[in-house]
Amino acid sequence: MSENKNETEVVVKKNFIQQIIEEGIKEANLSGRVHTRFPPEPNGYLHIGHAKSICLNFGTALKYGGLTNLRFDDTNPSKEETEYVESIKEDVHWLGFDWGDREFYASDYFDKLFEFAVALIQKGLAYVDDQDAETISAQKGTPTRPGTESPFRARTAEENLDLFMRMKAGEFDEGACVLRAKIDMASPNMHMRDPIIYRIMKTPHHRTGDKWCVYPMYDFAHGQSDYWEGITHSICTLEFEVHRPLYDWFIDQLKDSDYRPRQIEFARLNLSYTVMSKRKLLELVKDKHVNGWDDPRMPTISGLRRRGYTPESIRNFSERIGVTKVDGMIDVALLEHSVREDLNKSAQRVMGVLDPLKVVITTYPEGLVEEMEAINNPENPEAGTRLVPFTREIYIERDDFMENPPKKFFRLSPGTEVRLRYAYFVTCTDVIKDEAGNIIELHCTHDPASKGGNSPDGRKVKSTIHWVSTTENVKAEVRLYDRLFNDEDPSGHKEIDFKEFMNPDSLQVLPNCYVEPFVKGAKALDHFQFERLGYFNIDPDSTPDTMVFNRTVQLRDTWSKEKNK
RNA sequence: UGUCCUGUGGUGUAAUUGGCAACACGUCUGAUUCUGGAUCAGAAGAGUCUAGGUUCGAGCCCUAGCAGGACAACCA
Repeated sequence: MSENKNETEVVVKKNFIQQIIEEGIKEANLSGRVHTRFPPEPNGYLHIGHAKSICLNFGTALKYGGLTNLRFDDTNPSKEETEYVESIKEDVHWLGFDWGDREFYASDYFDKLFEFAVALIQKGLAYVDDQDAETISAQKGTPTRPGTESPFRARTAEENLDLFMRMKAGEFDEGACVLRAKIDMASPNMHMRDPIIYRIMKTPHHRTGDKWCVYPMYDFAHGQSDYWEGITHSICTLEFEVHRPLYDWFIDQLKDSDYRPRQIEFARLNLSYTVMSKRKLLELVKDKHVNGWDDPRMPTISGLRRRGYTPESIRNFSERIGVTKVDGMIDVALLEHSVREDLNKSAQRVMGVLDPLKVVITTYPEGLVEEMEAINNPENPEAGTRLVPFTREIYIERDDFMENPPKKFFRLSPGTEVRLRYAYFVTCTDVIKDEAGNIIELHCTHDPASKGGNSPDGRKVKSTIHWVSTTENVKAEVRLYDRLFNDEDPSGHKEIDFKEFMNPDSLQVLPNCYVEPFVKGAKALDHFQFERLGYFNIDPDSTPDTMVFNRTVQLRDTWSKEKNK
């Protein structure tokens, strides 16, 4: 975990999972032990929803002095790849959590799982069904109508065992038959109607190669894996609620002591203005609506990292949103608040001009370069100061000037005096335009006595604006991001595809920006605050010749609200 | 004509397990400020899905409803 002494303590009351744990400790059912697991399927990149689960599993264990395993739920070789395993490990570590040497795979248990299936067959609790998928599905009935039993349900243990061995030996084609648990076709819970537990797949597995051609289903692997790893609290999302009786049923068949893992469900994270399903995220990537899984607009952990989010901000966010069983929608504003809060304390301040307008200080000597002392981080005096070069010609932000300002605009306009941050008071004397009437340059005078930013006569100015020297600077490309979708809940419209709600202006590239020289040599992912504009970090696309910055998030901006009144 | 889960300010969570609903984000004032940021002070905003009941007292307990969600992959 971060040792940052600025670390924010987010105070949150006990959630329902912690209450369950504490009751368990009181009753000593689990001898006070807490052991959780984070069980991703390696079939895609992790997103902010997984971050919630990671923080929950690792965070809960940490709180109660327990352990957390990382377990890859790799029971479906047709979807899973090693590439995803690596990215998942990187993301969990980046978030600040460590699973020690407890890196497991459901595929570690293929032998034991197979043995267990054999044991069920011998107990008469599993059978091989030769029917095709459609038939089996039809016999399942509906949620409101009971299913009917398979004609193969009554096969003898000997016959089932023989068939299952031959399935394993590869004698049958994919789909020819499956192994089913024999439970209750009339159960009101669909998952108890003789669920399929093994299917034939002649696809090589990313870890076990072609050793197997039969693979266990999720329901037949998850609880058993929990059991073998000694998991006490198996935390998963709400949609598995109806699986719990089956989870418990398998463990009942398996357990030989008082110990049993307990499945606890919580509501998955829904964030406003984004989509969270792997399928939809994959679609965005494949159809090139974004530039890859780590596009800074993506809600993936790799995307957020590239965007400039910090691990601590995500952990705090996760703490703040809490954990319940209520399906809701969290406002992205809360996520944004979490980064601002963290970056405000830690980010190096710097001046950068995104939309440059040239200003000539007509009263300032040509060729002179003065070094102005600037504060690196007002929230942290220990960060010290730096020198920013000031010259006769500078750039300011185009929208920091208005020729005909409204009443509440107190930046630069003809005749008004403003402060150039850490430099001088200046007054605009001339507005230079091209033939089309566009403002191309401003002329200002300066008050030499105000050097450093204060006038000895105590005179006040309404506003302070940022600037960058036209000669002493670093040229940069800046990428501005906006929400990917214009709709609060793009997936929430039954008849309309989520892509219909994409924001066409979610990416804006500004190729001609200027930043003060201080940023020279900064590394990819380094964070800065561009004063008055927002938090930015260095994109990995950055080269020593062209620096590329991503805007993580804007500063809070009461002026823009004022404007829209 | 099913099973399971869930209903608290705009949003998210809390309420010492029955004691006049708290916190965060957001919103709005004001102070302060060399970032229209941050900080500080304050305000508005729910009477807890509905209707009954128990109780001196109910967001918490009981009954009956209503609303939303999950479940019918050889996905996880």
